[in-house]
Amino acid sequence: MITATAELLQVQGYHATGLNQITQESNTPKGSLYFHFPGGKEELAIAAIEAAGAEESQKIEAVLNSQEDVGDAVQAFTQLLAEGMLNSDFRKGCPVATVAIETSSTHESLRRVCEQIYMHWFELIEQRLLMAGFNPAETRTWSTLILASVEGALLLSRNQKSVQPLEIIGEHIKTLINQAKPQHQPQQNFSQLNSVS
Amino acid sequence: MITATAELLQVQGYHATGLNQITQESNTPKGSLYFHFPGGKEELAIAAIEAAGAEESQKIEAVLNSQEDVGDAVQAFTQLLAEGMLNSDFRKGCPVATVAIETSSTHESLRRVCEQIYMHWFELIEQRLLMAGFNPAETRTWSTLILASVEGALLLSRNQKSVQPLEIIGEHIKTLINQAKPQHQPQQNFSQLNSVS
DNA sequence: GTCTATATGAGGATAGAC
DNA sequence: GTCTATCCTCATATAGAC
Repeated sequence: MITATAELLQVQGYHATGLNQITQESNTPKGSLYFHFPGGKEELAIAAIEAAGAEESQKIEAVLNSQEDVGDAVQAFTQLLAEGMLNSDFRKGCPVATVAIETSSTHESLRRVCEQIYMHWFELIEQRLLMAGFNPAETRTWSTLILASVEGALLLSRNQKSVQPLEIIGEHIKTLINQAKPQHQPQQNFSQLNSVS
Repeated sequence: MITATAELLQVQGYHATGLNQITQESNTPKGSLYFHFPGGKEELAIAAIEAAGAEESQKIEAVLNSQEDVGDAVQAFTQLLAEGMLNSDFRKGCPVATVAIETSSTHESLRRVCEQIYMHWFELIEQRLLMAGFNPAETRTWSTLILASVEGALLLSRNQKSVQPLEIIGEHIKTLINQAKPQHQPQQNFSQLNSVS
């Protein structure tokens, strides 16, 4: 039920997704929903977003550490997202963005959940940049630019039904970050990096 | 009524905004709504998004041309957006993003309207870059990065209730774009640029 | 052209049998 | 613990008086 909810939230958003649709899609009777989630729709949505966010975190961490070059890593990230868009016929962008933007001003609990997930992704990117030799002050600005442009490109790609925005920013950030990359003594080498849990 | 609808759509989104709320907020009786907009909610939403998008276009064009330096222009853009967020207590981000992300997969007509508005903003940024001396191939990648990161930063800033993401990407893009800027013979000078309608 | 009253359905939530 | 039947509210949309 949680995974069904997560998928519906990602594609349609919070308000467009009804409890009827969730129970129908997941073959779950409506009665037991309120046994497992006494808080109703909002509590179920929180659980679904948290699960989807955690799953996405694992993918992000894996893809960022799949490439030795930090620019390649960012591009691999955007390529992964582009594939996800194509595979879902542009129905699935960021698993939390739709709910985040819908509930930022109206549902404080959901807003906080989304905020925590974004913070975690932010930290994953920062760690990868630190390993590439950037200093802490630089990692902050670069990771913000990366996360913001990725989220924005997901929005634009979904709206345009084209992966062009994702591909363009992936290629461009790769170029920019490799120009800015410290060329001397990265703080950790790639083999250490890859052994992270 | 259109402006009231536009504001509600921006803050709450399409599905969270009811016709009752619109008529109440704008002191309009419900009956005449369907006289002016026979298509109902969807037609009204289209009109509202188009109006909000056009208004925002004017602001974007004005602010991009308010600074002689292209990096300053981008930063002035993000500062304007940051002020809008603060003035609305983080309720108003991009006037079309919420509807765009909600309807990309479900309401083709609204999706198209949002797409057209984004295309227009894209062109405004491209024109500004061309005037700064960038060649057409470069303008495409830079304008995509700028629009994507601005949209993403708006999403993150709204979700975090902090203008930090907007300020960071504004400052960072300013730096990056000035490093990449052609130093010789811009195609048009600033006085010409400012005379654009 | 403008408004009131209402139709019709779907929303989230719950009570209570099993 | 699980499911069915149902409540109440609110949604969009319309009919018809003025």
